[in-house]
Amino acid sequence: MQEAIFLMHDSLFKHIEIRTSEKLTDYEKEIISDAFAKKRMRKRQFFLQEGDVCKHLGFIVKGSSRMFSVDEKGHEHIIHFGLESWWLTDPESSIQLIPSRYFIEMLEDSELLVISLPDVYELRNKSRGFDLTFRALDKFSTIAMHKRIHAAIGMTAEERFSDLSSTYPEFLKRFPMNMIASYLGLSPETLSRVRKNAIRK
Amino acid sequence: MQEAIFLMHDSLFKHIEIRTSEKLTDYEKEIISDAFAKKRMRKRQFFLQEGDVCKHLGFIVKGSSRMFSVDEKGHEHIIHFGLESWWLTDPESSIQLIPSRYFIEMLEDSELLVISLPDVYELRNKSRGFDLTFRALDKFSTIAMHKRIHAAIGMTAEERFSDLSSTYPEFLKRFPMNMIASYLGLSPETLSRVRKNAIRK
DNA sequence: CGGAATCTTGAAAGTGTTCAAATCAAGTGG
DNA sequence: CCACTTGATTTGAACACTTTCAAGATTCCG
Repeated sequence: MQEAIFLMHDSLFKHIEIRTSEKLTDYEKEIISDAFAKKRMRKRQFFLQEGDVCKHLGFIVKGSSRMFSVDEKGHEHIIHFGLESWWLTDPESSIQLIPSRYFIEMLEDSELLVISLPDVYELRNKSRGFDLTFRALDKFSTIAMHKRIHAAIGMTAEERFSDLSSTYPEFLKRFPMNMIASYLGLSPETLSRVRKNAIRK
Repeated sequence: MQEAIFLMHDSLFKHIEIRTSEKLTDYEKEIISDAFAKKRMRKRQFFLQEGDVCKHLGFIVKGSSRMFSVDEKGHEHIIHFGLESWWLTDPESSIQLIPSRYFIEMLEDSELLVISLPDVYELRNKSRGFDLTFRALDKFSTIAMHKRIHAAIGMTAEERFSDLSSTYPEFLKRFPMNMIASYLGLSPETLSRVRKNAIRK
């Protein structure tokens, strides 16, 4: 089992080294390994539930997730998906330490690396590579969210779907269409019709 | 005029000290002052134009702005507004050094403090307060964009407007309704009708 | 005082949702 | 391996919401 543990952390090391274009030192690898705990989660398990304060950060080694809210009518709205090398957190809850309005649910049996938020703060001060990774992630997610806002307020249903197809083709392979619809802010019926029209072209 | 310059930088110092809950040292104030240039811009001037690479970061001392894109049909979509103490940048363009898809236009005669991106990077390494401010800003904007996405994909026109009214009441005082409509992803006509209905309640 | 935006209103057209039902696919227990 | 249940997807029809286009009212500003 030791080997499996090593492999899991290795996927995180690789992620950091790619994001920062720098090699991690042995010391950095050691303190990072120590701070992250591995956690297996099964399909439909919740990493975070509405009302809880988000006190941990998760890194997806294997598997997938969705982050969604439930409105008064009981309708779900998917804010984010997660795949390998993506991070799990509710920034609003974890930064302000308030109860979350969201659920984060695993969509497949998954392997995660989990770290507490105080430990994130400490690691950022101890490891330059770790700190740079989080700066880069903030930038990356800012760009992604900008695009998402632009799509949501300025595009038609077809445009949003075709945009998604080219930006995240993986989503279409891994997630059911009703969830894709929710992510795009459409009803499943509308997405079904949009796709039928798109095929004709 | 010296006094006016001092006042402008002072507004930036105050912003940083509030965001970080720490006092800036005299040394930090000095290097920050040196790195930022003051710039007056008149209403309708562009801080950034589509096609240009965003190489500067602006801090609004006084005035207001909007960031918007123009689609193929010539329709404008407002992604962001800016007010006093807000920052001006296109993250996508400035991080990836690619031509921007957006315009950033001043909506009132404004006073800005402007810094080049390499200087931002350098200052973050030299001044802890400056670095912490940008970390905090990243978090703050992440939360705001999350909410925006949630509103755009999950709320009706009325809900979005009432959400805006409570979150950014200042917007309604400072910006014309056709721009508010664009920010919400609505036509001006629809917003006008939404407001009429909202008043009755 | 114009002239140019801005805001409102009405009617027609377009887009997306809801509801209901049928089809299809996957997983479960016998 | 089959029957059954559950979830996912598609289709149709009626409905609701939003846009578009056109016109009138209001406000702002030189």
